[in-house]
Amino acid sequence: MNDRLDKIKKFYKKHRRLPSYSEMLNIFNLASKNAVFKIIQKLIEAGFIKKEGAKIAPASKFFALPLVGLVKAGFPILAEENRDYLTLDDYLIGDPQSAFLLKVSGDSLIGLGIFDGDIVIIERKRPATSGDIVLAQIDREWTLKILKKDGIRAHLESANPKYPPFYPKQNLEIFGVVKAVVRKFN
Amino acid sequence: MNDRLDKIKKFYKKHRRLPSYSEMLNIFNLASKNAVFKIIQKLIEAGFIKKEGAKIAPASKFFALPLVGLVKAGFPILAEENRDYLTLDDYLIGDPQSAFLLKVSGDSLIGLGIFDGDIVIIERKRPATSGDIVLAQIDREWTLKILKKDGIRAHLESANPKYPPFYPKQNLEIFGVVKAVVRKFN
DNA sequence: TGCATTAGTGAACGAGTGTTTACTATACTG
DNA sequence: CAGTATAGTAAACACTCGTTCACTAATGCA
Repeated sequence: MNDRLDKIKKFYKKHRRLPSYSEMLNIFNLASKNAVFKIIQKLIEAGFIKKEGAKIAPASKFFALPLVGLVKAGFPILAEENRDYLTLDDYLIGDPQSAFLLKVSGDSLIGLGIFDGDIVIIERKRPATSGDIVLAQIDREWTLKILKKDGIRAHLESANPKYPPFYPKQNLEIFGVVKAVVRKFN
Repeated sequence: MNDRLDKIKKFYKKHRRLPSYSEMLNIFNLASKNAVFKIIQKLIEAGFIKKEGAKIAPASKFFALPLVGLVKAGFPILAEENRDYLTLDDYLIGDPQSAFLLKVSGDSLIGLGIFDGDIVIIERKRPATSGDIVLAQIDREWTLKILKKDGIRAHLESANPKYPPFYPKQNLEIFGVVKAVVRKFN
């Protein structure tokens, strides 16, 4: 059954949609649509696929990657149970409409583990609170810094002792809040 | 046209599939499927949706978030052109079949900007080379460290001066290589 | 003003959809 | 061994799919 699911995943990765029953006939090398029908029912019971009326769609488990924790005593990944699943896209992106990505340049946030070349996910909507990493325009210049509100006026700080805090001379406008960082290796 | 695309995206986010033409009739508050047909054709020309035969599927641009760079001189996000797009899932996960997630515990990799609570994406397949961050079993204990190969024998290092290098007494087995890190803020 | 473009209606159509029923062969189980 | 799931074949079915054609209303342009 799992090799069938893998074939569907492969198809999905390539076409960005689930195959129809007759397409699955070819994928699975079967001759009867009823065989496919039964396979899909199993996958629905297993939680990988869902159905609304006659229309099938991947369930969240379909995309999810197993999430394991590293505990001193042992390594739980090999056991089928106690597994957690996480869909990265859903995890990282709250509202796709208001989110965008920003490639970080500079070392002003290394203290927070945000390096040059990293990609941050920024959401436009949400109000910023003190301590948030924000994309802001300070005195007509765009920058990515930590927002600090002490009393009435706000200023920006780096997470790098090399740089002093920035107090706006004219104005400080918050454009978005950093929700997540992402870094890819080599 | 863009509000129509937004409605489709909303549907997709909820159902994990594209709506059929008759479902779009409701979404768009239209009466004729031909109107939908024409709208979809425009979205295909715009590159958001693709078609194989009669079957529609989202193109990669459909999911992609705008990726901007922060240049000193100005802020390019407001301009419609010169925009880059990135699909996070595709960017981060190479081979979904062999990938899994690991929640990091400990501070042994802070030097690389990998903190306690971060999630790393690990791929099982690929051979590890010196300098890779690896999930390894050293003398029967699982750990996430930097692999170093000097000459014949390999050992593990931390990215934290607090910890000494680890030389295996019995054996060192590499289970997977860290491909990416992901961190979510509050 | 006249003409072309765009956006939408409405109906009809063949092809393909997922489902159902009946039946067969193989494999597992006590 | 007999009995029972399991996995697949084959054919038929209603229904929905995306497409097409002919037509209308509104809009923009020269």
